[in-house]
Amino acid sequence: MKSTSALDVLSALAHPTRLDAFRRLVRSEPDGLSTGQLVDASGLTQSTFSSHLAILVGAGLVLPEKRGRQMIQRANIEVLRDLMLFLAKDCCEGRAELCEPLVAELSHCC
Amino acid sequence: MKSTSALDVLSALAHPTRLDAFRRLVRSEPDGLSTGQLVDASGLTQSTFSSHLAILVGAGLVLPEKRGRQMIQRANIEVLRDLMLFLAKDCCEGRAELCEPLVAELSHCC
DNA sequence: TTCATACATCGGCAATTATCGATGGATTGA
DNA sequence: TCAATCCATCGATAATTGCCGATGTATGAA
Repeated sequence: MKSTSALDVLSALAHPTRLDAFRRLVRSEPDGLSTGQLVDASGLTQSTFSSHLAILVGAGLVLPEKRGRQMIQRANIEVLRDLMLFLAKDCCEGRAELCEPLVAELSHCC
Repeated sequence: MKSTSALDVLSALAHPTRLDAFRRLVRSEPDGLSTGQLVDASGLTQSTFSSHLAILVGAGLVLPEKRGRQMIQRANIEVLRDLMLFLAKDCCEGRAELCEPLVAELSHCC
């Protein structure tokens, strides 16, 4: 993952509405949620949320699928994984021992 | 890690200058770098970079230490780890199998 | 003490972002 | 066909962010 792409993903997640929507989508995998359901959960207007959603989609964090007249949104876990690898790599390349406790905690978190 | 704190960390990292500075500090662990060295590397003015640095410090990502008349900045890996755990938890709580490939890749990255 | 260095903070300005209501295109059902 | 639903896009406005130069504070050197 390139630094510019990581920045896009970080920026996309660095907003309460978008972080909340993304987490909601992760939890609703693999079914996803319609845009309307996400709008309702956000408490914002439809247009405002739509622009936030476009940012998540633009960063690759969310993959929309057409279903009838509504759009089903699904979280793209791979992009999240890429972001975490990008951040972890900084530790590893600098000093591997910095990364070990990180991986250790991640391993037993699941 | 609370959602608000995660947002602070994400916002702090979601800027090219700040992401670059943080990565630079991770790579220079455990010695750290002086503020002046970071300013030079950023290419920005001293005051502009100082405000960026304040955001990193505010998010807990950077820990400043006084040394004579200069400040030594050090990366705080724990906060990065907390952020990654926060993000990973979303996958785990929703569906553990989403998290497995993530941890697998992280494990052999170091 | 006096001057120079290292860094933080202040004030102002330009650019970006977040929000809304309104409009428009596509799809479904009557 | 016609009306309703779902969602994206447009245009405007208020708030936030990023940047700079100037000023302020603390430390170290002469």
